[in-house]
Amino acid sequence: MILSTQRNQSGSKRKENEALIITAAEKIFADMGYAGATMQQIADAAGLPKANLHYYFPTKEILYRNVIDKIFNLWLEAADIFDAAEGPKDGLSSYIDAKLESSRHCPNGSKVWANEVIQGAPIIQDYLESKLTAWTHSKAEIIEMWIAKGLMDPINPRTLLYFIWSATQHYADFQHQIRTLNNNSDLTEAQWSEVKEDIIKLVLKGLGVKHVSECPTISDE
Amino acid sequence: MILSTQRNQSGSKRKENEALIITAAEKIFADMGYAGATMQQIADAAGLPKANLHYYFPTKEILYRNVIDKIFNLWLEAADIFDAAEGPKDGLSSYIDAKLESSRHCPNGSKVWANEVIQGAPIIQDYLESKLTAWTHSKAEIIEMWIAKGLMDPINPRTLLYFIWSATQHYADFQHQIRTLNNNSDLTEAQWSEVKEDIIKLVLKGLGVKHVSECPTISDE
DNA sequence: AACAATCTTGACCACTTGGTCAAGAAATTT
DNA sequence: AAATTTCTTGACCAAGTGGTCAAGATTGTT
Repeated sequence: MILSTQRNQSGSKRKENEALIITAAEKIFADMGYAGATMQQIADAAGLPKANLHYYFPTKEILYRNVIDKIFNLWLEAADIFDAAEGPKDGLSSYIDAKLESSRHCPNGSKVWANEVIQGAPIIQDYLESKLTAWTHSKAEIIEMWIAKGLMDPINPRTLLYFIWSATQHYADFQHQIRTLNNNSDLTEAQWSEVKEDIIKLVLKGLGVKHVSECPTISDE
Repeated sequence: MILSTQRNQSGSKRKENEALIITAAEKIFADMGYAGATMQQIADAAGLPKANLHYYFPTKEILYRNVIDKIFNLWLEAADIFDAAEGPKDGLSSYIDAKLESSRHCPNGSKVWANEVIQGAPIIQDYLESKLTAWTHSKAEIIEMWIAKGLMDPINPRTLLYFIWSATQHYADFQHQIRTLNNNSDLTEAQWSEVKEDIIKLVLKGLGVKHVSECPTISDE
């Protein structure tokens, strides 16, 4: 029975359900905060009985950490562009682009992270001290190199990183406020493009990096 | 008895205790989120028995709304500078300055606001739709006027406002993360100044506004 | 001093919550 | 098909929560 109806060939039922639960939990945690979220709500969102959640994730905190884990790894990936870049023009605009896309398509993750950090990272402090610190250091070095090469104005690299994080994550974390101020409608495709362009333009010009293609640059210049 | 020992002349005991409770609540709500905060914790932080809290604020939600009220009014004040300004150079840098100061000296308020908005503003939606919308409109008009006068590059005014909000509030909301990445120490006086200068410089230059005094400008130029 | 208004507080309650458990249903292996 | 492992689920519980209440203390007023 080589090609028989051996469905579920991919992952065990365990992995499937874990992913289902994590996705549901991400949304509920984002909407309610850690304390405000109840296992019952998450169970309902996942379409499973509550006791079943505890079968896969023994405690609420363990489930929460799994949600954070997923988010953080996503961010790490998004930042690879940074290392591969030739210079600040390329690197910064790609990074802003990637971060904004992640704010747009995965706002819940950003919200959970924000909620947690605002409250002093009671549960994921180890993340900050190990992974995030190391990551930040490595990016700061790249920025310093760019500055040393005269490719951009001097600036404290961490200030620049915070700047980019805040500007981009704001569109996920404050999604609701932005929507309200936008006549209660989500940003359109065109608005997202405009935002992205404006932010990139502002950062590159503000840092004295070479020109962005403000107009699509028909020929060379 | 005109100048007698009529102490408490200022406010009734009510006002004093209400202020005490609100300050305590602000901290607890910031640290724990709305759902995570308990009336008992707030009572302890205020040094009062729990039943006493309910005497002044009948419900948790009413107390919470009072906290939000205080924060929002503070922000409104900080923005008066904006209107009084002659142009973007003056107006934007003063506004960034004021917002950063408020992030530095009153981070809890910002955190409570952020927490609430992230969760979709379940309790203060009316604030967003009335006060904040009106406020944003009025500021956007000023920015558009500046652009029309050629004092700065064109940009969507709301994008600019979000930019400033996010950059400045980040230092309150993500205080803990920033501290962790700063060798577990709060930013020093000098670091705060550096941050402020860097942000203002970046924004003004990025918007094509006239020069900031990068060096203290010994004489005219 | 008597009265009224405001404030204080321990004890209490109805309700929700994270988590447990044991009995059984499915799926897998032998 | 029997045995075994994995998964499902309703019922249950101890702990903690927002909020109540009534009795008393304090303060202000006549």
